[in-house]
Amino acid sequence: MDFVRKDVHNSELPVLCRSCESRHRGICGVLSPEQLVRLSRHSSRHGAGAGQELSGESLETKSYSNIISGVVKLSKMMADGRQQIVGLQFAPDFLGRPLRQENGVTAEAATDVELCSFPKAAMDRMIREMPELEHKLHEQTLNELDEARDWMLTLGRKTASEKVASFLLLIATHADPELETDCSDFDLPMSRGDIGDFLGLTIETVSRQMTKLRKEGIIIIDHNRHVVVPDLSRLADRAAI
Amino acid sequence: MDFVRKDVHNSELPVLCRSCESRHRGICGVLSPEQLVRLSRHSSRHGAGAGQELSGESLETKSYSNIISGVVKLSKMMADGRQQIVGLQFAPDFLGRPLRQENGVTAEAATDVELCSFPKAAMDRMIREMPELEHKLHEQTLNELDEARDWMLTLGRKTASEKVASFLLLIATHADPELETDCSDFDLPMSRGDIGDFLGLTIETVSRQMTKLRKEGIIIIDHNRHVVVPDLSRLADRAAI
DNA sequence: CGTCGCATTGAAGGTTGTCAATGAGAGTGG
DNA sequence: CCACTCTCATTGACAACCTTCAATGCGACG
Repeated sequence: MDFVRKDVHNSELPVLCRSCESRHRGICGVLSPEQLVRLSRHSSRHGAGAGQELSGESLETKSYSNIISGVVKLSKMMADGRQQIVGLQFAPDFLGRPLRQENGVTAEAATDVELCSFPKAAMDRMIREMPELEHKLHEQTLNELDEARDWMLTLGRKTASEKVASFLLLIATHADPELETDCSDFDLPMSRGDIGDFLGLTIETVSRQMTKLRKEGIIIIDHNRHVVVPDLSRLADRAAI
Repeated sequence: MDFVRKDVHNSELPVLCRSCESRHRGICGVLSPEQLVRLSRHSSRHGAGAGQELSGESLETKSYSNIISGVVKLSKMMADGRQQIVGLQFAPDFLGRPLRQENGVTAEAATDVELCSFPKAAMDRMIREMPELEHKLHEQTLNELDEARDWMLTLGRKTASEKVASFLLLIATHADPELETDCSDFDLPMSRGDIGDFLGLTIETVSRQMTKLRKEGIIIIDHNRHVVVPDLSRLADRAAI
């Protein structure tokens, strides 16, 4: 998969990077063409199936990744098995944590994902050399913090019905980031069980609230995973935004 | 309050900084003595009473602060008045958010607090000049993210009883950071109402769970605010850590 | 002593969780 | 092609937990 042109001119981008979102909105945006070439020499694209664990023993201990496509869920688990999803990451988010070890969080592919991974050591070195890179990581961390705090309000103070509506709205806005229309249409990146773990609810409650929203005409559900929202503002009302 | 020796030698620390925790564990730890002197020329110590709002219109728009003593609560509010506390900050945390505007979070003094404030502009300039400063801020942001995610697990998956125990444990560990003994003894930094807003519970539920813990001998309560924990491990069991 | 703010306690009701049964869809093998 | 199974989602009945509403208690302060 290490498909980078070897004869690339310094001022040219590696082929893989040209159409990559991370180059625009992600971490790689702060790298110069030469740096990109240098990093891409060690980087490799690869996929991971839904459900596959991305941190822990397997991947992340030795490498970091950009998410090229798909959704990654970050979760925490209690000793007795209770679980809470504490974050969702979408392309072009950076996966992994330089400078600091993970705090009991497990990363798992929620959908099939495509990753672009680089060895930990090379990345760590670049971060130490380039303050802009740390700045970019800091920005992502601030985003994650804002999202976590928004979700704390949802977890602590919203009803089950509002929680489910908030979740659907979150996915809708991430599916079409620059959405202008007031309708939306997307696939849920995870099962009812995962949604429950994200919202602090049981599967059954999630299911009941989804059917309630469906019967009220706020959403249309196809094949369990596909959702159509004819009027996003009505959904936003239910989310108590 | 601007009590800094004017004739200070470059290699000496400003008097105010000498005994300040921020110099050791906080933001100021990455500053050289000269930089400390430069910053301290514009900084001022001042207090704020419990309940006073620290961001919004008053303070933080024009300045950042280090918390010298006391506890600051960060909260989010919904349109209908429901409220969730999304973070607690203790000395020597940095208050304010360079590089990024706050995301609908209000900072309020939970207890009486003592702050050391600097003008936004001077701080922003130093951050741009000193990557170590941004690194330090990044570290604090990572800490806050870890805390937020820990709390998401508490909010989403713990019972009322476990929530209250978790809260008491949180305060106990922050009261004596380097605690070796298995007992602890502290003042709660906030009212039952605030605790409820932190835990996603009502005042009444908080109160009932506190009395339950009291009747079981896990905590002793004096004057509503003072708590003694004879055996922290028993409390930790209740927190389901 | 009366009032005010905060905390506790009690009773009743609602929301959500638990347990159990059923349904829907995908893949498998006869 | 049609059972068969497996997984995931839905639905129902009931119980538990937490909230709501209301009353009482307690300490501080005038």
